[in-house]
Amino acid sequence: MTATTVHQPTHREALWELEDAFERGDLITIFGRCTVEYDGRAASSLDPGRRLLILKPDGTALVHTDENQKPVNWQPPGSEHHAAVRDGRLRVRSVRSSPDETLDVRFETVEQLSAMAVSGRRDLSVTGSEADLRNALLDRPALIEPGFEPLATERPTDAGPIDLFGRDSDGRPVVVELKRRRVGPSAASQLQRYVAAIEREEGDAAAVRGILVAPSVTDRARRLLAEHGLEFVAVEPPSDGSVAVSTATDNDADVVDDDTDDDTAASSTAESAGEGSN
Amino acid sequence: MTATTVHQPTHREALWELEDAFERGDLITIFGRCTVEYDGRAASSLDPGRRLLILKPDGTALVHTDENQKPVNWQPPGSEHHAAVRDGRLRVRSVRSSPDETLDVRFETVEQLSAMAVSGRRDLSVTGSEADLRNALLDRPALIEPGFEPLATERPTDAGPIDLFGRDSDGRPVVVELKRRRVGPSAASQLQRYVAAIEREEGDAAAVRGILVAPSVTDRARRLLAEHGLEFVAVEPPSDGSVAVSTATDNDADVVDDDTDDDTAASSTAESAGEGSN
DNA sequence: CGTGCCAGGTGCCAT
DNA sequence: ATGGCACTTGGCACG
Repeated sequence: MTATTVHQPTHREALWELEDAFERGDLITIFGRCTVEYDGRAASSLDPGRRLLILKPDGTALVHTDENQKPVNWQPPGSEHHAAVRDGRLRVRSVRSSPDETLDVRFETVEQLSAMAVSGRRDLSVTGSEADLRNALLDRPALIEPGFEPLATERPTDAGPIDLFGRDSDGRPVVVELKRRRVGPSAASQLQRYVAAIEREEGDAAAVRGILVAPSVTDRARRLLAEHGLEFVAVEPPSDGSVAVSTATDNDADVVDDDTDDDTAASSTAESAGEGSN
Repeated sequence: MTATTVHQPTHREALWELEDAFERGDLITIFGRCTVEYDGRAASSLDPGRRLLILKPDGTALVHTDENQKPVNWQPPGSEHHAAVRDGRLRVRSVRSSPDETLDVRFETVEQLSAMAVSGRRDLSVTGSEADLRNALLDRPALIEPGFEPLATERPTDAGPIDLFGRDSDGRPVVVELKRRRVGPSAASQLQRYVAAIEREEGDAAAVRGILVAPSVTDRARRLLAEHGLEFVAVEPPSDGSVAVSTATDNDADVVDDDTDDDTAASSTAESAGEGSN
C-alpha cells in the first residue's frame, strides 16, 4: 500500500504514525481541529479551527484552510519537523534557523492522518517566461526595432544585469528591459537605473537609449518613461514561443505616445461541449 | 464522520465521491499518479508522477509534489472544478476566465481520495508588518529624526501613496518610505519617485528630503540613495510592536555611511517547561 | 474591474 | 551565505 491512513486516531496513535512516516520520508497530511502559532520574521496566532496540515519530507510545512491559494501559515523547506504528545494532545512543531522561525500546530482532535510516498517534480517545462520572450526577440531583433543588433543578454552593470543589451542602426547603445506582462512604475525605474549605469560606463551621457518591452504599460509608468526619455515597445505576451508586436508602434522618438493598452485576448475557449457524465 | 476517505477506488468511484464532496463544499485531497497540463498566463506540462491534488471549495486547485513550498501547478481561487471519467480514467479540470486559464489533471491511478469539512481562517493576526512599523514610528517620530513631525500616512501623490509624510524641524517636507526588511535598489527608486512627485507638487525642487527607513540596506541601494541625495535610517524590524534604532545613525547629512547590517535575532524561545493549562 | 504595493513573499541563480 | 530579480507571483485596499 502506498498510502496509509488512520481515522480519528488517538493522539498517541497519530504520533506513532507520524514517526513512521518521517522515517519513510513520506508526505504527510493531518486534518483536525488545531491552533497555530508562528513566530519568526513576523508573528501570528490562529484560534482553534479545522485545518489541513501538510508536512513534506524536505522540511516544508503548510497549514491550509477553506480558502485561498496560499497557506494561512507555513514553514519553508529545510525546516525540521518535530512531533510530540503534550497534555495528551498531538503537537507538531516545525523549526528552522537563519532566520529563527518556529511553527507550532497543536491539535485538539485529529480526524485523519495520511502518509504517502510522493515523487518529486522531475520535468516541469514552463513556456511563456521572460526567458522565452528574450529568445524570441533574439531570433527576430527587428521586433524591437528595425536595425537593432543584440550584443548581450544579462549584461552585468553597476546597477544589475541588463536583460538585453545591443546597439541601434546608428550605433547607439540600447538597454532593453523585458517584462512578460503589463508593467507599472517599478519596471520603468529599473530600466532607468540600467540606462544610467551604462551612461556612467560609456561616459557619454544622453547617448544611451532605453527601451521597455512588454505587453502594455500603465499610465503612471508611461509618464515615468517619458520623464526619463525612455521608450516603450509593445509585444504580445509569448504564448507558444513566438512573439508579435501588438500594434505598429512608430517608435522613432524617445517616447511613445500611442495608447496600446487593450489586450486583445482572443479567448476562443468554446469547450462547452459535454464533459458531463455526472 | 467529518472526513470521508476512499482507498484505491475505481476512477468511477472516485468521481462519485468527488461530486458528493463538491456538493458538500468540502476540501478535497486526491493522491495518485497523474499528469498535469496547464495553459493560461503561461503554459506547462508535467510527466506522470505521484502527486497530491488539493481542491478547495473556493475554487483553488493545488498540485503538490515531494518538495518545495509552492505547488508545482495550481489554479487560483474563483476557478471552477470539473471532474469526469474519460477513457476510464479520472480527470479533474479547473478552469477560470479573465484570464483564461485551464489546469488539467489526469490520473492514471487514484490511490486515495479524501473529503473534509474545513473551516475558514477566521482570526489571523499578524504582527511585524510594515503597518506595525508605521504605527510604532507614529508613536515615536523621533526615532526617524529628532524634531520630525508626521503629517500623513499613505499620502497620495502623482507617483503613488507615500508611506509616511511629514516635516523636519526646519519645516522641510520629508518623504519617508518604510520597509520591514533589508532593502535593495527598488526601494531606493521607489523613494526617489515619491520625492520627485512632491518636488513637482511643491514646485520647489531640492527642498524635499527623502528618508528610507529599514533594518538595513544593500550596497547598491546605498549608492543609489547617495546619488539622489536620499537618506537612510536604520531601525530594527518590529518584533512585538516596538521598534528601536539599530545604531545611533548620525543622520544629518544626506547619506549615511555606517554599516548596520547584523541582525541581533535574540530568539529566546525557551518553552521546554511544562506549559499545562487547557 | 484595473493600479499600486506589501508579503513571514518563494524560487532561481549569480557572486 | 548575500544579492538581485522573475514569478501563472498572491493578496489587499482603493479609486
